[in-house]
Amino acid sequence: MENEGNAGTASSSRWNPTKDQITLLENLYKQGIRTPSADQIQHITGRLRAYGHIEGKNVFYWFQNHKARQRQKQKQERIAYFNRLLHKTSRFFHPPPCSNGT
Amino acid sequence: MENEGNAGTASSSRWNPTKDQITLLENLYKQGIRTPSADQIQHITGRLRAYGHIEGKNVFYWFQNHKARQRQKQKQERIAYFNRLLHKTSRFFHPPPCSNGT
DNA sequence: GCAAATTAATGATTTATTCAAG
DNA sequence: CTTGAATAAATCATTAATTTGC
Repeated sequence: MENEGNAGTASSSRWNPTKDQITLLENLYKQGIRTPSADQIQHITGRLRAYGHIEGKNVFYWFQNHKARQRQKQKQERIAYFNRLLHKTSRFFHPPPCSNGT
Repeated sequence: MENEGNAGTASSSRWNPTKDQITLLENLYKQGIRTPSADQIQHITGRLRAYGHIEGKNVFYWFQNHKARQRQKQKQERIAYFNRLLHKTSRFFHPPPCSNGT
């Protein structure tokens, strides 16, 4: 169901980004933009408007959400990684017998 | 990342706080503690020791570092804020007047 | 194939922190 | 000590994916 965002149809209660819009936003994010300043938001919004109706606050929200959720994802990945590591470690790592002689 | 600090494994040269330890420390920080006195440090260290090996100096360093880093963070936010004000092009949206949405 | 029902994503709001200015 | 300003965390709400029964 490839919705074109509400670019043309324009009857939705919330902004629904186009694939092109998402692509551009993700590229900016990859380039290091995380909390764009007001003028950056204006500029980005202007570029995204070529693909459909959009407001500055949508860009603002997108970066907020994307940053937060990327962080959540990374956190989960780190937890899973360490859990795996710990489980394996229990097989490899035998505590040295503390050779207290006899 | 469920590292147990070096609570049990004790194979690291530097203190690595447990999640529980961090939680307790951050709660103390939220309660207003910034530069704990020697007595406070001793008390806190005693409570943290329940989760693993720790010394008073670790607590001391933690508060110093945490305070400094929170300041750095706020400073960066402050700079972003000034940039925003200077350009003043913002007005993405009106601050939501505490409208209740349930 | 197709909708109704259900689940997953994600846009939008609200809440709780922070430092520091007044 | 109180308040201003800006989030980031937590939550709410709506949309898209998908599953399911026919």
